[in-house]
Amino acid sequence: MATTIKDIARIAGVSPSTVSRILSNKKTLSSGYAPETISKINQIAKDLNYRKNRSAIELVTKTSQVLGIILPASPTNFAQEIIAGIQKVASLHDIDVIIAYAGEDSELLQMQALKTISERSVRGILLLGITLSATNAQFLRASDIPYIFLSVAQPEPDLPFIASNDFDIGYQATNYLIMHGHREIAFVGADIPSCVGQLRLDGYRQALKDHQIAYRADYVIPGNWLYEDGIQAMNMLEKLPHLTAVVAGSDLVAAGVINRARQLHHHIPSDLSIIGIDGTALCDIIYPQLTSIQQSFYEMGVKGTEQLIRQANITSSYTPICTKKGGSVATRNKQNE
Amino acid sequence: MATTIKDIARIAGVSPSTVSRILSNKKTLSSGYAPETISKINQIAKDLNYRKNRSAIELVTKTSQVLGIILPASPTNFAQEIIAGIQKVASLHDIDVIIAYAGEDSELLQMQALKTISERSVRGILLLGITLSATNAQFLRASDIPYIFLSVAQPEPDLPFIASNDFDIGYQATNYLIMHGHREIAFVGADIPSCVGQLRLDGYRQALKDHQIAYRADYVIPGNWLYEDGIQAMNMLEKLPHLTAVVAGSDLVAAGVINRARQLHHHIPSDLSIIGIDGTALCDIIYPQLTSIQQSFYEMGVKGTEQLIRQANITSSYTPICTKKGGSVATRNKQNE
DNA sequence: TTGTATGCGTTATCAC
DNA sequence: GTGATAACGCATACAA
Repeated sequence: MATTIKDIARIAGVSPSTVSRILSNKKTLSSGYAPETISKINQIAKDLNYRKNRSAIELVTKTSQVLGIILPASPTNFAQEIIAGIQKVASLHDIDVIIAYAGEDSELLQMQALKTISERSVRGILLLGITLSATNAQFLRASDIPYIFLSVAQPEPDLPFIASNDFDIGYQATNYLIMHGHREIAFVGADIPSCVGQLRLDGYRQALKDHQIAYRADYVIPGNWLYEDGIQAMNMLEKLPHLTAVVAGSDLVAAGVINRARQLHHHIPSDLSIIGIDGTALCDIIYPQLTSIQQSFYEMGVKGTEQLIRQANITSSYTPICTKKGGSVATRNKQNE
Repeated sequence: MATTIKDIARIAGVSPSTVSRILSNKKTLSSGYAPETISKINQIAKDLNYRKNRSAIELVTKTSQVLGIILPASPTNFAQEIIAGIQKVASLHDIDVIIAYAGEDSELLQMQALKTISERSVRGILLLGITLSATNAQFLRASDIPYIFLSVAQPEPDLPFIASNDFDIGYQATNYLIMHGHREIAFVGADIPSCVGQLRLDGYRQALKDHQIAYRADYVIPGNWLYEDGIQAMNMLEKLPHLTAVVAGSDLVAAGVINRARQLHHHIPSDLSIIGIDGTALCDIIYPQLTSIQQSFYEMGVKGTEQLIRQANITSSYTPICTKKGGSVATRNKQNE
């Protein structure tokens, strides 16, 4: 039987409310107590190994110091960066974090995760890297809990998000290669049907168009942002003789392309230039080091959490992107060929 | 104002008890109800957007469907694999997961995390990759909640764990290199003062001893399991001309050693053989692909969670390790030199 | 400065 | 089959 404030009150010879006020430690309430009462209570609490009962507190106060995070079933490698940002801010405000996993595709698992989170009286919900089905989005809205999506921009205005501008990412990656003299550029490994994939592809196409380069459907090889997709993509790219550069959907995809290219005896970047997307720690670790469009993942976590805690009106925003230079892109002299 | 059981009861014209029994969905209790009552209640609950109040449930039932995870402040790259295992089992049992972060070194942050978790009536606590201070371990014991440590073996018998045998890891890594003809072997990047580091170093030394190879203190370069430690280590290793092989404390360290070696124009593995520890996805991604002692991280998560849920007596155990072959170790012909 | 009384939303025990 | 009622542990309005 765990000790309660009643136990402490009985032993100390005071009322439970006294114990409650002292232990809850609110300056305004407990300031008036005699120092000896305070220290006595604290001592007894310690001796009896007293722990607060959060359920009881949350029940009576109807608020909690908990933030809910919903993650995709297979967290991407940058999810950790976002979570680090969330955790940083949360711990600064003495706020706990609970995590539930939702399948990306399975509507049922999504709902499960939403229920899990919304049944606990959380102060807010952070949804990482997922897009909800219409039904589930409706469920979220009806939950009456503040929420914000991270890393995936949402089309509907009442689903606030903090993310990169994925069109810009696609554009900037492609443009970077064009500026280095490339005109035969593939776009591989992205999950094209997804919002993110669609936007990045749009950016890619726009960059081509702005430089009078024809779009070729066979230069677009879809995937799921994975290392293996990079491997597969490279197998197909090999059959495209004029190709000189690749926009990879993620750093992982880029790593796959690079490694497979090496197996096929293509030299990076002289035979083939690669640019990644994400700018994760992986860029430095692979060889050659990867040039990549870097996203501000940590910042997404920080800003999202701050908004939720501040309880102000939640608004969507984009976090900055920048080009992180590695050694995977070569300058190409157009005149030479 | 969120809807409660009472609201539903009032509208349906039944008592709160009835609603509670039907909504809690226990076969034995609600089986006797008229189908029309059941469907009516469910319909109203849906219409009113009713959500259970977990705080109230946990308060009255004194049990919860929550598992607590305590993570080090900077989660290692394999933490995700362990968590995936935990999550898998937890979701199978309809159990939620809450996460708190503890600093590895800061006793205060550790305590904070322990409090956070133990104040919620969790069914069990999983401690990933951390070692508690004596005071904090005592606090954990006193919490009256089942717990188990994952991935770091604990010296005290009343702190159950599931981990790899780190002595064996050190031994096996070193032995693998010896079997490939190496005798001048460095041991780099491990956090030597830690339990894990100490055990692996012991294994390294024992392997050397078993093959009549003298231990050299300057062949041991400590670190913190990080990529940067690998870089630093390689800078120092360069000054050791006879060296032919390296045991890296982690795959990340190995990646650092390999990349720095390349910059210094040493060829891997012909000039220098490297073996990593962990066997993470990184092994395939870096070049050359890394030979590594692979740990069973996912299995740690699965087994630990099962034990906690089963509520049986928690016992320590070791998960298997195996050698994952890459291209970073060359066979050396002793006669040649 | 401290005590009393009440209620948070739910389940469980008993009664009908 | 269904309804009262008590209780879980705590915070707080009100009283003293």
